[in-house]
Amino acid sequence: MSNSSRKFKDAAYEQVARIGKAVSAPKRLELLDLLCQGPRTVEALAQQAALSVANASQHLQILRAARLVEAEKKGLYVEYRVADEQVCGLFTSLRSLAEARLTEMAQITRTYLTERAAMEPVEGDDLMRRVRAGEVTVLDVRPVEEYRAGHIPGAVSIPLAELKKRIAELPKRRAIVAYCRGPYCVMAIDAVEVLRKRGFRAQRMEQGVLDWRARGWRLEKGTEAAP
Amino acid sequence: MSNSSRKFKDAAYEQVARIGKAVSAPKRLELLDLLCQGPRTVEALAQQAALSVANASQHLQILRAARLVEAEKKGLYVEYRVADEQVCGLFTSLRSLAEARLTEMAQITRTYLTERAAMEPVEGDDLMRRVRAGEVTVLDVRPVEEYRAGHIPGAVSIPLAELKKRIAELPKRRAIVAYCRGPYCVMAIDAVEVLRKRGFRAQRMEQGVLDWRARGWRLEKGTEAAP
DNA sequence: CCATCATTCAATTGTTTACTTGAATAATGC
DNA sequence: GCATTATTCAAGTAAACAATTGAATGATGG
Repeated sequence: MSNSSRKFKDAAYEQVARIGKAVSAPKRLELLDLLCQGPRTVEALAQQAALSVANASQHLQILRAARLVEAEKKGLYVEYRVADEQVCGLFTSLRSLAEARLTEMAQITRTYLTERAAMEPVEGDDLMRRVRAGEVTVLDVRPVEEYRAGHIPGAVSIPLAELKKRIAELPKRRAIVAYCRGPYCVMAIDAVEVLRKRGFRAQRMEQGVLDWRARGWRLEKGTEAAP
Repeated sequence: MSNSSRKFKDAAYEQVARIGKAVSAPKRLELLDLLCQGPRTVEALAQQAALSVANASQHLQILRAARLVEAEKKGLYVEYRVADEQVCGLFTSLRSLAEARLTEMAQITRTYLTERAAMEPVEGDDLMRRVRAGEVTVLDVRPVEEYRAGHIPGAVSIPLAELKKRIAELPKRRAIVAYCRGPYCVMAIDAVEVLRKRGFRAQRMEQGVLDWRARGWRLEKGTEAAP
């Protein structure tokens, strides 16, 4: 092997490793996951990922140096967003690999979610198919801005915080499938709990918009459909 | 946010980060790239990635702890292989993100490959289409074992080391497209150089079997087609 | 059973990294 | 112009990491 091709390889893999390093810290992955749901300010990210603002800012700069996210100053705030849809693809790829291959992942779900939704049969693919076929009422319980940034076609938006107030907007008879940010977000679990107490037929879908898009399915943007 | 859902999230993202950490070192990425071409022993990997055997072994154990690769003892040797095709998908995703978003990547290619193939117009997609359409003779210059583990359908196998000896097996008139392990592997560049000196119409295709498969195209296995 | 060979282990080095704290910068409204 | 607020910077600490070296393990063939 020639000396110059060794140097080339070292330099090339080092660049690829810049991306790898950026996604090697749990907190940065959480930030990326959040950013894949839509743009956010530093403070919002810090709060939602349970980080100090300074620490969040530092992580965001590492993500930015790896060109995975972009920042834009908007008056007093700085808004961060993913730099490319491919970035969400990378995150999905990492998460799905962790879930497929790390047995600890299933263990964690069992440990922390036991008393709640963990006992549910996981219908995964089948549930997504029914959602896609329009056989159920789909409920997006994330904050409205995230709903607007992209949601499952036909989904109704009622943020978890407003669910009790607005519960009358939902159909009593039809089955309801609630989703939120993805498997590590528990908002949909809470929503299902609330709905069932009031006599609704509700179920949680673990998958979020990322998984939806990973299957090559279309998302809907902006428009806020009436329930 | 409840305390228990915070713990759940922390634990979940930490697992995802195990995968991220595994792909955060340049040398581990090089090892993964090699393993995506086919299984190998520790010594072969160490030699091909320019690592000490002990160091390579250590990196491989980190990859194995993240369940990205598997090891099997075969007599005196230990054979490593990727644990899942999805792992190659992750590597491709990282590499393509690095190439799309890190400007330094293009700079590196320019710097190290200047006098050689870098001046060539990069035809990328168009070239792959012609290869796929069977308009050219496709030449796989990797070692035979890698060819056997998976190659572009219809490709002829002549490892770089044997090219000069076996050059008569190739058609003089038809255009030849040579490929190897991927963009950071320079064997195909050498091959094209040799071929052109002997009057062949030859071109390098930067993409390897990983990129081929990333497009959802079929690979051929085992059979060694006659040129 | 002994020598050989591939691989792993263990201990050590110098670097890098995540997080904390407190101060600095920069845009906004009074 | 001055106080307020969001973000970044800078310095420090403890932990994690990559690479080196030399010894240990464990399978193979004489």
